[in-house]
Amino acid sequence: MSKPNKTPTINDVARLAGVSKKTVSRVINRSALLNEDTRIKVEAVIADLGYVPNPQARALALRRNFLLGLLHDNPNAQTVLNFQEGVLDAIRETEFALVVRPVDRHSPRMIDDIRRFLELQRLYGVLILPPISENDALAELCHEMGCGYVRMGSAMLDDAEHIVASNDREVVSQAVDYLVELGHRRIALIEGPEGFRSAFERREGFLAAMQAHGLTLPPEMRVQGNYRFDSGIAAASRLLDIADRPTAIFASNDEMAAGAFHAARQRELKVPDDLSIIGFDDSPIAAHIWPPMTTVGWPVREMGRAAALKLMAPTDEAAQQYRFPATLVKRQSVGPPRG
Amino acid sequence: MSKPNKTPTINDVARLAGVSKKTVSRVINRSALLNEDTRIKVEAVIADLGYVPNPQARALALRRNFLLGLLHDNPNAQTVLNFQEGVLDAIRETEFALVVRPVDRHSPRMIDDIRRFLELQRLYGVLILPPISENDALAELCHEMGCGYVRMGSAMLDDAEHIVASNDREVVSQAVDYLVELGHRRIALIEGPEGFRSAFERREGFLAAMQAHGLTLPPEMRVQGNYRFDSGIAAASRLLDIADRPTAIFASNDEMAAGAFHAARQRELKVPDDLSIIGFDDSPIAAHIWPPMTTVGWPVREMGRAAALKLMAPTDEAAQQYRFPATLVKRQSVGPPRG
DNA sequence: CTGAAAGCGCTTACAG
DNA sequence: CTGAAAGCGCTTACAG
Repeated sequence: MSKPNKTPTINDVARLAGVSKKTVSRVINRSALLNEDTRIKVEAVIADLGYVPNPQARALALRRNFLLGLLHDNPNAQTVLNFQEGVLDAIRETEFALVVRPVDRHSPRMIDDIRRFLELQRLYGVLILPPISENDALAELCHEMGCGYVRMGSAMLDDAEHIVASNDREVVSQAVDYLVELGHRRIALIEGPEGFRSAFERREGFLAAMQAHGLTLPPEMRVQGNYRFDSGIAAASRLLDIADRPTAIFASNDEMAAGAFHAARQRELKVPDDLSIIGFDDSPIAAHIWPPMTTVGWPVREMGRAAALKLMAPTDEAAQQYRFPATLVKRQSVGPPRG
Repeated sequence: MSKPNKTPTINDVARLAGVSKKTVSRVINRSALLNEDTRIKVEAVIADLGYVPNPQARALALRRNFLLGLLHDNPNAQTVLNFQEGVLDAIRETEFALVVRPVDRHSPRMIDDIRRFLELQRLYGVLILPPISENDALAELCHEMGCGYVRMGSAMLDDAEHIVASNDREVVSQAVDYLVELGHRRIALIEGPEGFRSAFERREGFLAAMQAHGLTLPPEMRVQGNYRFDSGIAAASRLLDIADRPTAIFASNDEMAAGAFHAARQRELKVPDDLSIIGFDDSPIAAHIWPPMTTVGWPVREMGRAAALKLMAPTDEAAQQYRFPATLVKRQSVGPPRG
C-alpha cells in the first residue's frame, strides 16, 4: 500500500499489473521482445495510474539525461529564440527538456568547457547554432563523448543526420538576379567576417550571380564587415563615397544592412530611389526599419524542430529533412535604379 | 581498483581518503557537523581526483534537480537572451544548468502544463519573466510544489527574495521631466496593453509627472497599443492626425516607439524636429533606427544574474539586491519642440 | 563528529 | 517472452 498522494512508481505499476518491474520497463522502452497481451495490460495500468517514469532515475540508470542542449554563441537573438521555439514544438508532450548553454567562441577554453558540461550533464544530444556549428572540433568532441549532435548551418557541413542547412548560396544568387532584373548594374557587396561559413556562402552566391549576368565587381565595390551594425555603417560609407557609387547593396546580414540605411541617410540618399538595399535574416529590424527592408528569411523555427527530432527520433519522417530553403522577402528597400 | 579511465565516484574518494561515503557526502554538502581535519583531507582527495558529484545521482537521491528553469512567454527576444546571459554568469562554475521553457499565457492549460513540467523535472527553482511573472497563480503553484521562484518585474510584485524589479514608474517620470525641460507641453502617451503591470507602471509614471508639471493630458493624447510594432503605427497615426498634434510621444516600449517613427515618416514629419519620441527597453531596434532612439534601458543581465543567485545562494550578498533601476538612454530622437 | 544500512526509481546482464 | 538480483551514485534517518 503506497500512500494515495505519492506519485506512482514503476513498482506500483508492476504490482497492479501483476508483472515484474522489468516487464514494465520493457513497456516503457518499447522493447520488441514483449507479449502483446502483457503490453496492453501494463499500458492500461500506466494510463490508469497516470504513471510517468521518473527522469532522474532513468538518467542515473542509463547514464544519460533526457535533456537536449542548445549551444550558441551570441548570434542574432531572434534566431536563437525562434530556434528554441522550434525545439519546443518537437519536445512538447515528451519527457525531454531543453538546456541552453551560451558559449564564448573566442575563449581558448571553449572546447574544454563544453566537454565538462557534456560530461556532467550527460546530455542526450546537442543542437549547435552558427557560427560555432561550423567548428568541426566541436562536432568531433560530441562524437567522441557519445553525445548526439545536430548543426544548423548555411550549407551541408555534415551528414544529413547531423545537420539542418539552408541554401544561402542559391538564395543570394536569386537576390542578385532580382536586382539585375530591375535594372541594377552597379551592385555592391558587404560581406561577413572571415571564418563564417555563412559569409562565405553568401559571398559565393553573390559572385556567381554577378558573373552569370556578365557583371564585374570592382574591388572597391566589395567591402567586408563583421556582421554588426557599426561595421555596416562603415562599409556602406566607403561604398557610397565612391564617385561612381553603387545603385544597390547586398549586405550579408540585416544588422549590416541596417547600417547601410544609416550611411545612406547621413548622405541624404533615399532608399530605394537612390539606393536599393537587401539584407539577410529577416530579423525584426528588417520589418521595422524605414522603409521596410527586403531581405532573406530562413525557416529557423522549422529548422529547430527538425534538428530536435533528428536527436530524439532519428527515424521519424520529419527528422529526415535536412534542407531548409531560405527565401527572398520582398519589401520596400528595393526599386529600380534612378534614371 | 576501479578502471583508470572511469570518472571517479564518491566511493573512490571515500576509499582514498579513508572515510565513509557519508563523510564525503557531508563535505560535498558543506555539513556543519564535520571535523576540520577530516574535511581538509577529503577535499584534498577530491581536488586530486578531480571528482565532481554526479548530478543525476544527486537528483535522484534528493528528489530535486540542479536545474534552473526559465519560464517566459514571448517577450522581447533580446530581453530573454540578456537575462539568460545573466543567469549563465551566475551558474558558471557551478553544477547548475539552465532549462528554458517557453509557455503560452493564453492557453487555459498553462498552469497545468507548468505543473507537469515542474513535477517531472523537479527543478531547483524557476525564473519567471514578464508578463507571466505577474501571474500570482503561477507563483502560488511554485510555492505549493516546493519549487523556488524569482520573478522579474516592473515593480515590487513580491517579497525581496522572490523578485528582481526595476523602477519603471520613476524612470518614466524622469523621461517626462526631460521632455518638459526641453520645452515640450503637448506630450502624448502610447500605453501598453491591459493586464501588463509594466504598462500600468509606465502609465502611472507618465501621468504623475505630467501632473507634477501642471500639464493636462487630453483624452485624445492617450492611446493604447499592444506592445507590438503595428499597434505603435496605429496609435501614433491617431495622435499625429490630431489638429493640435503632440510635439513629443512617450511609447511604453521600443517596438511601439519604432511604429511611431514610421507614422511620422508617413506624414513627412521629422524626428526629432517635428516630433520627439521616447521608447522603453533599449532593444537593438532603438540603436539601429534612424535617428537613434532615446529610450529607457534596464539592467536585464544583472537582473538575471541576481535572480539566479537568489535561487542558488539566497544568503549571498549579491542575492540580496532586488531593486534594479532603469535609466534614460539619451540618443537623437528627442529635441526641443520647433518654434 | 562519523559510519553501516537502506533507499531514491529506474535499467542491465544473466538466467530460464 | 519474463523475472530475481545487482547496480547506477548519491543521500537520509538512525545509531553510536
